[in-house]
Amino acid sequence: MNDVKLTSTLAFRLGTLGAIATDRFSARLAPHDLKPKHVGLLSVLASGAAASQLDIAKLMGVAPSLVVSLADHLEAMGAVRRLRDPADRRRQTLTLTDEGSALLTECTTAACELDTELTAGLTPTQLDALHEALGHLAAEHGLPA
Amino acid sequence: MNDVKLTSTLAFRLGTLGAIATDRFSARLAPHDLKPKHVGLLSVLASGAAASQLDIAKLMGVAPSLVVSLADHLEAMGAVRRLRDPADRRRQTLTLTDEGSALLTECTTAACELDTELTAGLTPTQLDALHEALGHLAAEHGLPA
DNA sequence: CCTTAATCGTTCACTTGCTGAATGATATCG
DNA sequence: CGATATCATTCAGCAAGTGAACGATTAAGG
Repeated sequence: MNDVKLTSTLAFRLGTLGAIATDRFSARLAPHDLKPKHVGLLSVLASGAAASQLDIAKLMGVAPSLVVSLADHLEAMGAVRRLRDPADRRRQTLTLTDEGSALLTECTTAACELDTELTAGLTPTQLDALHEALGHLAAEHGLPA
Repeated sequence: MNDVKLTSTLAFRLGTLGAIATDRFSARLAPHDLKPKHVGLLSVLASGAAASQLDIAKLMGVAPSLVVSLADHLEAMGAVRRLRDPADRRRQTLTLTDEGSALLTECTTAACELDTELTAGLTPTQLDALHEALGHLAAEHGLPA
């Protein structure tokens, strides 16, 4: 009756292809001494959508303690500055340094290169459709544009 | 110049959406006391593409030692049988029990339900396009059909 | 004011998922 | 027969992330 295969399921394919994508992205990030979450944090800062570490944690869907270690690393390499909010001195506001935003654009172009590599076998029409569908899904699940 | 955002990158979106998908799939599998990789193993067995644990490990892109623990768990719950290959008694051939294949179809329908839930906001055209594009990508990167 | 409760960042112990190096059993080749 | 390779298994350990404390700060109530 229902001979649909697990492997042809969207959920399963999204999962495995997503793992492949982040693996390869990690590999490209390795020379910069960064992991995908570091770059995600830089991207949040660049978007200006969050200031305090707690806000960032919520936006990234991650524990606040993880933001601490990500920020530690980024600060140590000079990509990010930590500033106590003078209005509320509990808050730690993170800002991109010039070096940090340069790093972000490097990593973004790396992601673009990876995109063309991953989708080399797709027709332009398929590629457009994929972009549109994933964009829709991302928006629908509360991910940043 | 290049104001493309990291978050609109295919690699990044595939990664985050893939993580969301496997998270939700895990949640649906939890009542069955299974993880995605367990179901992946069941699916490999059902496809008949592999017999020995080493073959399975290669197909799944995973360390042989992981297959051991996955098979341990599946065997303990009666979903899988371990049989020494009489022709080569080093080999452990895994076979699905009736209970195992029943479990697989349950998990597959769970994945299908999740699919419709995840893609509720897509038009039928977009959904078709997504299926086609992901199918292409999966084939291209050596994943089972 | 002064106490009590909430909030933010940080640390740390711990869980989870996975790998890679031994080990033992079996098979193959010279 | 002896040397070597192969398969499954075990085990120690790594990487990523969480959650429960804790200190510092702020806000709220009397």
